[in-house]
Amino acid sequence: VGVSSATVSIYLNDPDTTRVGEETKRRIDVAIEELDYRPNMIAKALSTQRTGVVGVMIPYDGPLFGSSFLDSMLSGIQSELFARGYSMLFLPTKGENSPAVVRNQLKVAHGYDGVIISGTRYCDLDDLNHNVEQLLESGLPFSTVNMPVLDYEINQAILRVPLEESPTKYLYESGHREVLLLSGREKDADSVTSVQQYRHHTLNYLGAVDDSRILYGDFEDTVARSAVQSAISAGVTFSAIHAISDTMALGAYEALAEAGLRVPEDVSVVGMNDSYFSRRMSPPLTTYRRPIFRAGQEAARGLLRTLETGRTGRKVQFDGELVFRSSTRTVPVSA
Amino acid sequence: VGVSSATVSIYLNDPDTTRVGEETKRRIDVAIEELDYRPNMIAKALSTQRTGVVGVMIPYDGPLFGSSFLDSMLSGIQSELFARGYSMLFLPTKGENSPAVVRNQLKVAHGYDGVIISGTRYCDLDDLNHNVEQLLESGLPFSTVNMPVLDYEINQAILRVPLEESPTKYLYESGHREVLLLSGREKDADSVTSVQQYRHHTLNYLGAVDDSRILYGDFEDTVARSAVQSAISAGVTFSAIHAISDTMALGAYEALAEAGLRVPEDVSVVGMNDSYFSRRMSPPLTTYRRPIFRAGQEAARGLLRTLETGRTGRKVQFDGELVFRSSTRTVPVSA
DNA sequence: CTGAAAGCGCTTACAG
DNA sequence: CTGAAAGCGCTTACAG
Repeated sequence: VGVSSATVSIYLNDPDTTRVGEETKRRIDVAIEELDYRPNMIAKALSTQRTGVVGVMIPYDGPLFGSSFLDSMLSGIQSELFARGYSMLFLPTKGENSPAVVRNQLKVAHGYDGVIISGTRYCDLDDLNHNVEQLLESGLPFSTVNMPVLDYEINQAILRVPLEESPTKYLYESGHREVLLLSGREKDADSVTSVQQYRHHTLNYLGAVDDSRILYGDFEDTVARSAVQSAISAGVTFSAIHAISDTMALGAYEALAEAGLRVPEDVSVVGMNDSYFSRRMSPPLTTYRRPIFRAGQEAARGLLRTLETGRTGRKVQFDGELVFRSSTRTVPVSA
Repeated sequence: VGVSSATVSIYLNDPDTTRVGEETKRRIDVAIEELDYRPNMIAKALSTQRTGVVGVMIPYDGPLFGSSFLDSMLSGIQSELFARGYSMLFLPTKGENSPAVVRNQLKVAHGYDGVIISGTRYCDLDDLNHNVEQLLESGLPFSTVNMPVLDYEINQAILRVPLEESPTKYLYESGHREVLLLSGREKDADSVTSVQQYRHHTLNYLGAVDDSRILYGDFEDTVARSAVQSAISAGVTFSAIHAISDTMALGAYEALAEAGLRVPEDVSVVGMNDSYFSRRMSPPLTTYRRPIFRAGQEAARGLLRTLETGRTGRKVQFDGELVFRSSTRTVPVSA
């Protein structure tokens, strides 16, 4: 069009620039219209070393959508990213375990400016540290969500359950003496924390640690259900259940119903997360609500901050709160 | 390392090549290890004109995750994409309506090899055609999911409800004479289809079209609930409801319960999709199950096919099936 | 079997 | 205010 590509570039990146004459701008506009010109983002990215896309790593080899927890978290990430004009990229996951997934994703990598890595599912503490170190080593900006407090100078959005607010404690406080913990997976960092807190409070209220009422439900309703079924038929007694996800509480409800046990008359149940279906369960579930969406937003915010300022190491903790509904009752302390 | 970048490139893209000597390969390996070399995917993409990423367009300005329908569809897309080594990209959506969203996303575009565009929510038929034409004009390979059969040579994964399998018909067949249709939004293409089918069967069974029992619930349980509430207090009578999503059926359940109406004794309810919670509703919901996940997979498959062969225009239709549970009953036809 | 050269489509100093 | 040049990090013919 008789205009150099440099001029076009300058104009397109700042339509108000004074470095390009009005007359020239006009001619460029016309040409763009005629040629149906669309800038090639890849070339731009190669040149600027920025893509405007953020990768999301879920070190887990299964469906990404449909779990209430992940959905909330991803929605939070997405809402913040989109509001700031960034795109969200999911990488293929082919690893057999968490660090392998991350390693492979990093190998493929470099189509994005930074990464948000989430979750403790299928990750013990070693895996998490391993993942963080791989990321650190790669030099890629990143932030983490939903991991326990890690001892690195990295961005962390932490969903915390303060020891004193643990549903386990609440159940003991309510007079229950036989509390079942329905945890996730034996090695997962989150599950480990719940077990530690459970033990702490059990020791506190009963005078002794007692692991016979710890069950693992894999965060699946079906698994939780059979775990509770097995416990019942094995003769484990309990008057309350603390499930570390609402989904597992759902499974517990089913197992209890089958055993002819009523909620809350026979067994109190507390869930976790306040998933959207929990208020619709019958009876409506008492649960520890966690600001999962906001944690997702914060993870995005932290990452964008380091992308824009270079600074990292921002830790934000989110506490939750117990939401009382109809699945729990207070028990007169006998003996 | 005394090796040209061309040689490295050839080796990396085909480790078994004979065009690079074993000795040289070894030296390259060592260098890669030492330098912690990671190929820059952007440069590669610029050069090969392929990124290995597929964009997903949901022409809707809201949260992407957490709806049972979209979750299934996205999981289907993701599973196929990931299995073939592709990444999934979500673009920021900032448009105020569907074609605007698509237009903006196309403008930003070109960081991906192709696009999957989904859904009829907030889209009437004009919008859909408009979207398809924008895409066609852009020259970008794409495929569509969950749209009505469109008259273009494009990849389509269609979730169809054959007229003869409409739940509305089933309810009439079961002896009901006052059937309420709980549709989505007045203009949405999907909703329009449900209304057409409803009218067809109403005419057929009652001898006259009757729009007084058509309600819109916006695919939200809360909206559906108040729609049914309003209908009841307005004196609309009915003995059955056909909701075009399970989520809206949930809302209907609530409205009925509040009005003291029992399911199915007083009112039969049929939902749609067989969302994962529908079997847990009380009573468990009779619903028209649709292979949403598979439709998502097919959309991905179709797109990858055109990426790899250049051919397009593959249409695949998915029918569903009625799943009978406990929310419906047969009514003796009186009069 | 290996290297030098050109090109992918932008942006960024640098001249003029 | 505008253009020529170099560079982003790869790949792809093409020589040798």
